[in-house]
Amino acid sequence: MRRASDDLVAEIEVRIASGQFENNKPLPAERDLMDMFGASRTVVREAISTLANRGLVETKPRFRPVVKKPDYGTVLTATSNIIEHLLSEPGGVTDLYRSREFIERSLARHAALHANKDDIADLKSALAANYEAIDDTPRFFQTDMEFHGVLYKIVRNPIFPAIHEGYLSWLSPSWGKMKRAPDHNLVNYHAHKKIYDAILERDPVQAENAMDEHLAVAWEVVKDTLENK
Amino acid sequence: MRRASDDLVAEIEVRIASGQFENNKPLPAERDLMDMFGASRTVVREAISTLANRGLVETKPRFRPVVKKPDYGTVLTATSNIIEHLLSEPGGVTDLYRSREFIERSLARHAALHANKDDIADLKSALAANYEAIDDTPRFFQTDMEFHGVLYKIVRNPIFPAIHEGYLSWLSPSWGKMKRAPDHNLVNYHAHKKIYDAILERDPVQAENAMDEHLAVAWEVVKDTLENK
DNA sequence: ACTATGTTTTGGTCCGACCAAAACACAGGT
DNA sequence: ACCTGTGTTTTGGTCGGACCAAAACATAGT
Repeated sequence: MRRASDDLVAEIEVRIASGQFENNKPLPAERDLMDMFGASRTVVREAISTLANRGLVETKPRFRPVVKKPDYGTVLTATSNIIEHLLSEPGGVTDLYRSREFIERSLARHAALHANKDDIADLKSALAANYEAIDDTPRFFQTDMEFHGVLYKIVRNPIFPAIHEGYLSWLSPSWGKMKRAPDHNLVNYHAHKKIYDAILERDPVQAENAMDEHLAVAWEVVKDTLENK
Repeated sequence: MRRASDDLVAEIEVRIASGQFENNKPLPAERDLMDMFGASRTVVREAISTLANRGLVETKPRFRPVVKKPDYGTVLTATSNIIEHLLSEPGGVTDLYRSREFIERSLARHAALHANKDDIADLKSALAANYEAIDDTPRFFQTDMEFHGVLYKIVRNPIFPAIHEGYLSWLSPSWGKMKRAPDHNLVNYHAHKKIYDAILERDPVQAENAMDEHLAVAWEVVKDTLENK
């Protein structure tokens, strides 16, 4: 069987894709949509709710829903709830972190093999910013993420930066509890430098190992905090 | 601000997590939920809709919603709509396929480095089944997927088989159009064998390259079909 | 024990209403 | 002309009641 709201969802999706409902602009008012599609408000609201959970519109209570053309980032927001459930289960965070190790290890290897001049330059400046921030822990955290982010960019595939965003949003809550002293930052900086050097030397194995080591050390630091939880 | 249905969603999620609403069993009737939580039917229905889109319950029109404890597979169903949107955009399928190449390349490398006896045995039997099916194209397709699936299993992380499922469900529609003659199957079988041999030899570079070549060839075959679309 | 039939329950849809917050319009002061 | 405060309208969120058709249940007949 078919629900009336499903038809409406489909029609609105078309209008979003065709640009009739412009991106980042509010959807027409519910009562206008009723007239527009000859549907009851119940159906209209149900359709909007579905679209919101699909990530095609963003709803803030009491505000007009805003049209959002989907990108790989929307996939994250749509999944974040489920992921949070999974992370709360035993081993959840571990699995996610291990997957990150797998990905970033491969990213380091890939960078060593395929990074071009611009990529290297980006890495270099990210590393420099990282160094500058050693005494400023919050900023170090920021530059730390950005250094890793450059690696996700090097594959030149929009899916990967989205994955990076995912790891950040799902893992950094657990991360926050980590003790972050300047001497600790220094350790991480050196790990980043080692990765950078290996990429510069075009040594994939070394890059991979350096990344692996870096992430393993970081894991040791947070591991205990997580298991308690 | 806060919507009444959000509270309800949260409460129902708790009851699902705690097992009070059992997994794979139907949710109480809407009118019972009204009494249970002192909410109007509007709110109850909105909450159910949200839960459905989150993937925590499965709704079939006219049937009671069925509770589904989330796993990494749920993430796929929740995202499939958005992903389909993204795939319909220019370059969408290409990006997804490239990401698959990246992952599987790394999986092959990982297998060469870390596969244990059982893993090798699984690969071997998957390869054998693949060989048996060379003249039976639909079955070859099946065993083809399963061979790749073994690689996703070797990392021993539940996230990866889920990713594999994702690639299958999102890429195989485009795949179906591919011409699949027995001689073609033979080519793919040999590619699989090359990957297997490299893993057996514990040669990560060779495994990686073999996988890369295999996927590149497959891509060439479907590429044209996709660009027309 | 099984099938056919009748009754109750339940999900899907619609309508009308009310509230409070947001959006808008307008008048007054600078 | 520009900001500001105020009053009006619009709009999203919630509620209650109603109806239909399909599903679930119960009951009688074979």
